[in-house]
Amino acid sequence: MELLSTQSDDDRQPQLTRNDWIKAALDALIADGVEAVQITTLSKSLGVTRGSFYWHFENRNALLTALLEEWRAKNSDMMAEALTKSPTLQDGILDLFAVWVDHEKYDPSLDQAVRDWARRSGEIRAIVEKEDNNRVAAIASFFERFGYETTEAFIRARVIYFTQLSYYQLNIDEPLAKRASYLAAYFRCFTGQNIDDEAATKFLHRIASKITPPETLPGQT
Amino acid sequence: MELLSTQSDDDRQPQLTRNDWIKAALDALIADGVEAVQITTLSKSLGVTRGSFYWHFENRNALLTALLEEWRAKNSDMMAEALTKSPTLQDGILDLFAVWVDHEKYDPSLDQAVRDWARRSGEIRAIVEKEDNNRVAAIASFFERFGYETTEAFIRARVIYFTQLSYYQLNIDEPLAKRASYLAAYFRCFTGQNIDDEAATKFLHRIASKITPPETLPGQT
DNA sequence: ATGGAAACATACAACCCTGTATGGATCGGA
DNA sequence: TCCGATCCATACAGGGTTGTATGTTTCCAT
Repeated sequence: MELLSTQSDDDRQPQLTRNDWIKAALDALIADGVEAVQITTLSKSLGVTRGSFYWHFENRNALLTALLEEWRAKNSDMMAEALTKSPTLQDGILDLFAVWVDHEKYDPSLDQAVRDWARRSGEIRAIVEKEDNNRVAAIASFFERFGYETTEAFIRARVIYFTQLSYYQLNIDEPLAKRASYLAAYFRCFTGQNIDDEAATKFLHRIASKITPPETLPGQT
Repeated sequence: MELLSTQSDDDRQPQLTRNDWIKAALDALIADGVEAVQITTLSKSLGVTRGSFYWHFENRNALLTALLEEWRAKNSDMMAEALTKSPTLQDGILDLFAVWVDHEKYDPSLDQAVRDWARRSGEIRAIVEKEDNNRVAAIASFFERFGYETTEAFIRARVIYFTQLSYYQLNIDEPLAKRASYLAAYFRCFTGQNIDDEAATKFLHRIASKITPPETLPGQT
């Protein structure tokens, strides 16, 4: 199934597509949460009236389910894929870090918004929970592949994934230099082993180009 | 400053106090988030009209700031206190676990609700961020006290605290037996050391009485 | 060019939530 | 007893959001 294929951000296109609405809704979801996904607000930001929306969608719920589908298509199985083809433990962990840093393959803000949404909807919560279990299981089986005992692999997978989740939840954004100084400690804590110095510097150089600029957060009381 | 001192859940009391409103608002905040803290809803659940609310509070914002004050008075400095008086590393970590298990000293659902609230309010976010930094710093200085190097202590503090945050965020609730089987792995991952078997069983016996029953979550689309 | 569907505008009804203004009931103290 | 403060009910205004019903325009195909 196709993802968003917005032709351009040019406001000159007189006709809106269904995906234009979804794209605007995703922005609103990420920026201000589900309750900010309002037809009135979106129509204003798109420069049309609400009549347009009700031509493309049946109602607001149809838009929300479309948003969830976008999330599934975008943020699923990314980590599992990165882990299966890594030859060594060190490479796998670093590949995992790379996925979390490269926000083109994995969108943490969308992930966070959906997880936030899940706290208010039982259906969404069940879906997210399943996805989380899959991710942890993928990391756990990776650890097992390199000799870690079953429960130890599972716990280490949890710790590394949970830490990353909170990292996003608290919206921590540190400069690369600081992250670099933390790398060895993170690696030791997560794996129980020491990282190779050469591999560490190589990794840092590899991700240096993919660091995202600090995003400004919304917020008003 | 006084906390909630609701005299009883007896619906027979004809007069409501300010704390009755705060208590109901806290329940709503924990169950369904900030936007569920509505004067209309609360007044219905309390069996009065909205006129009562506007006698006790100036407006909705006054109630929200009161909620934040409740959180600060309840969930602050709990972990730091537990850590400073622990003689050994092992005791300190286990004491920390105990605090997180004992939901009378530390209310994770309230903590989670406030942190959820913070994602939509800049002011709240700043306050929560400060509190989070304090907690991590407390754990980090604890690790330093037992010989861990500065950044390693900081990262281990982050990992242990972040893991716990996600644990609450994902609302994981496992039976005690399962938790018990994870304890050694958690401890090794967090500290890099092996836990003493005797201390582990003693700890499990100690917290067995303080396990909270699984809470049912709300949620409708 | 013209009929018709696609895409959007307009207008209206219904609901929900906040805030305010004001009236009514209850209770203790002088 | 009666007066005033406390506590709550009633009523209304205002703003915001979702749907729906119905025009109006644009554009393509025949």
